[in-house]
Order: sequence, then C-alpha cells, then structure tokens
Amino acid sequence: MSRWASALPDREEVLEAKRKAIIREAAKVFNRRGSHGATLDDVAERLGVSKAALYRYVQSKQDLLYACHEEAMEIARESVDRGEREGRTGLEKIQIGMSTYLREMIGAMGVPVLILEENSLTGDQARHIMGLRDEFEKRMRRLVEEGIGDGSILPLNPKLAMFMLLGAVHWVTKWYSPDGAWSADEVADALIEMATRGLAAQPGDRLMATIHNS
Amino acid sequence: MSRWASALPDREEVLEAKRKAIIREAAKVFNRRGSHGATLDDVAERLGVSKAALYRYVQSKQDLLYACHEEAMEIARESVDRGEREGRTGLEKIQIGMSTYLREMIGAMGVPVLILEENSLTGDQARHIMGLRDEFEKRMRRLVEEGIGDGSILPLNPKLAMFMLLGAVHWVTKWYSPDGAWSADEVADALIEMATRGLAAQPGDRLMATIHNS
DNA sequence: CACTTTTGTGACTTAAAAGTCACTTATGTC
DNA sequence: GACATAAGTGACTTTTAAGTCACAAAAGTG
Repeated sequence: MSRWASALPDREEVLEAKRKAIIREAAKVFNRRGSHGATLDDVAERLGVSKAALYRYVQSKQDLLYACHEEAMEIARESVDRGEREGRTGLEKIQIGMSTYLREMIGAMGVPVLILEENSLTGDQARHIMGLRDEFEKRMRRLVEEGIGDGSILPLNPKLAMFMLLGAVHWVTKWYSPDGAWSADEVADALIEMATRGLAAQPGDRLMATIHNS
Repeated sequence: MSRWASALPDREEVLEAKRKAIIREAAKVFNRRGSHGATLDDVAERLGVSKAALYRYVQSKQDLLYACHEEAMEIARESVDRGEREGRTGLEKIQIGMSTYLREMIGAMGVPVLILEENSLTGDQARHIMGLRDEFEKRMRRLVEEGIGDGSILPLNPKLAMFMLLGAVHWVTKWYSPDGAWSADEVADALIEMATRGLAAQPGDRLMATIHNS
C-alpha cells in the first residue's frame, strides 16, 4: 500500500483525468475546425504537450473523435433523464431536458456537441454513435407526443418540432463565447424559453428570462 | 458571327454554367463532409470528370470554397430583400425572409449553407464573407426590432432571437433529404411557422402548415 | 479536310498531417 | 542514492489529397 492510503489520486485516476482533458480539448477543436480540419498537433499544443504524448492516452485520431461523440451523447442522455424526472408535463420535460443539455455543452467544462460530418466516423463506431443519436431523438420525439397528449403542446409534427429545437440548441455552439456578456445559464434559459414557446399550447404573453429584459 | 446568331449558348455562357455546376456540387460535398473532409476528387467524380478538369474553372479549392460562401450569402441577401419588400409587420418580414432563405437552400438547385468552420477561409476572403454575414445578421436583427416596435413581436433580445431562428433554419441542411416524405416548401413553411411563433406577440392557437396536420 | 482553340486526362510532384520509435526526463519505491 | 516504471519528446516514415503538366480528344472555323 502506498503512503497516504487512498487520499492521493492514484495513477489510474490521473491517467483517466488526462484522457478526459484531451477529449475536452479535442472536442472544442473538432467543433470549431471540423473533424478533418482539426490537427492533433493543435490539440497537443493547447494542452502544452507534444503530439506524441497524446498517443499514450488515445489509440488514434478516430478513437479520440469517437470518444468525443460518446461523451456528447452521454450528456444528451443524462439531460433527457433529468427532464423526464423533473418535468411534470411533456413541455416542461422538454424545457428542462433541453436547457440542461445546452448548459452542459456550452458551460465551463462542457464538451460541445459535434456536427456529424458524414464520413468522420466509420463502420461500427459510426453505427454505435448513430444508434445513440437515434435513441436520443426518439425520446425527444416521445416527449413532444406526451406534451400533445397532456395538452401542454399544440398538435404539430413531433419530428419537425424536435429538429427545430435541436437546431436552435446545437447552433449555439457556433456563436456562443464564454467571454461574451452572457453566461451559459442565461443563454440556456432564454433560448429554450423562446424556442419552446413556439410549441406551447398556452404561450405566456411575455418572456421571463433575464436576457430578454436587459 | 457564328451561325444561328445568338440562339445557341455561346462559350462564355457554357463556361459559366459549368462553373456554377461545380460550385453547386462542391457546396453539397463541403456541407456534408466539412471543408477539409471534402476532396476535389470526390466533387469531380460526382460530376463525371477528372479533378484536373475542375482546375480549368476554379483556381484552387480555397477559391471554390469562397465561391460557395458568396453564393450562399447572395441567397441570404435576396431572401431578406424579399421579406422586407413583401412583409407588412416585422414578424411577417422575418417569416417571409426566412422561409424564402430555407426554401432556396434545401430546394432542388439550392446551395446549402456552409457551416463556417474557423480556418476554412483566411485573410481577405474570410473578412469579406464575414462582412456579408454580419450585414445579413444585422438586417435580421433590425427586423426583430421593427417587430417589437410595431407590436407583432414580444419584447425580447433581438440578437438571441435571430440566433435561435438561424439555428433552426441552418440545422435543416443537416437532416433534410429531398428523397424524404416532405417537400422543401412544406418544410420551410412548417418550420418557420413553429419557430417564429415563439417570438409572436399574438401567437395563434393552432398551426396551419400542412406537415403539422398530417 | 486541315488547322486552331478549347476542353479534358493520367501520371506526376508537393505539402501537410497522421502515426511511430528510439531515446530522455520525471516520478515513485526501497 | 539506486533502481524500476511511467510520461513525454524530436525526428522520422507514411498516407492522403492538393495542385501541376505534357499530352490527347473534341469542337469550332476557313
């Protein structure tokens, strides 16, 4: 047994933490430059190490890209979980789920969603990620249907509504900067309020989020 | 003077038509694979010619990418023009402008919008395209302000509203397929109706577009 | 047809980034 | 301190796609 018992992070943990850091940084670069435009030299430089060092933590660029996608889908899944747990109507579940998702993506430690370029993943990896994405989208669609059923959402096409919301949300990663005037929380609240109002059966006659009133 | 007077397309026209075809095809590939992931061999193959042939019509891949962006911004500009001309309130102008824009992008001959990857354009070209984009966004924002002023739109943050709408619209290029069940027109109408309802001061109590009622 | 101009090609060179490896530096253990 | 193991590096090879070029095929013109 090493000194300090298990009070100090052991090797495994440090290793895993470094791998996570690589994934986070890579996700940002992939997202800004596209998966083919991003270079591992670039990721390495942002982390202050050499490219060769990265290869101790990831097998290949493909592997890294795959890990980023997995992370993003994990965030998506947890966000819907939370929406389903905490919301009372279909609409509320969507609002909570989507704003959680958005906050996680653009927040300090977030892995921004990755634009799915055709071709960036292949074979089993592509199939797995697409499977997760389809599942996520199916759950979102069901929440829309639930909302229509319970009267919180207007009769409309669930698939189209889901795509509209996802577009509004994913696009944020293209323009949002943490250095700007708005916090991730403010953006998430205000954007989701506005976007979901389009579906609401009883839309309020004013918007409550802080960004709208400043 | 050649025979048939000017009834036959002359060389210049044919040349220009071929260049347009290259731009359209390239735009699709850039959009699906990202600007770095797209290869000119691929574009050439889709057009049934060799890569070397492309270089008779474009100077470089950069030049081609730039032309695609210019084309997309031209479409954007014309769409706002039409909205401003035909709409009566700020909200109506936005609805007309945005649905025109979306139809043009995903329609048969459309040049899908290009995700602006950082780094894909550089120097003067990047500055020019960003200038056009900023101008487009500024006009959209002004229409939101106009709508707030004339009472057709709720008091809200114009910049955020614009980003929400643009996200919903641009995202369509990621999932829409002309081979699917929905026509470009149907999608444009239904999506814009839903998305702009979120901003409307007097949102209707049901959605009219065909997709929602089928 | 004979000649010129335009359009297009396959085989090449070049550039950039992925991926590897023999080696150095750091860390932890007795 | 001495040894063992892990972490990290610079210089290399390999791969892929951009871009070029000498030549071939096609089209226009007298």
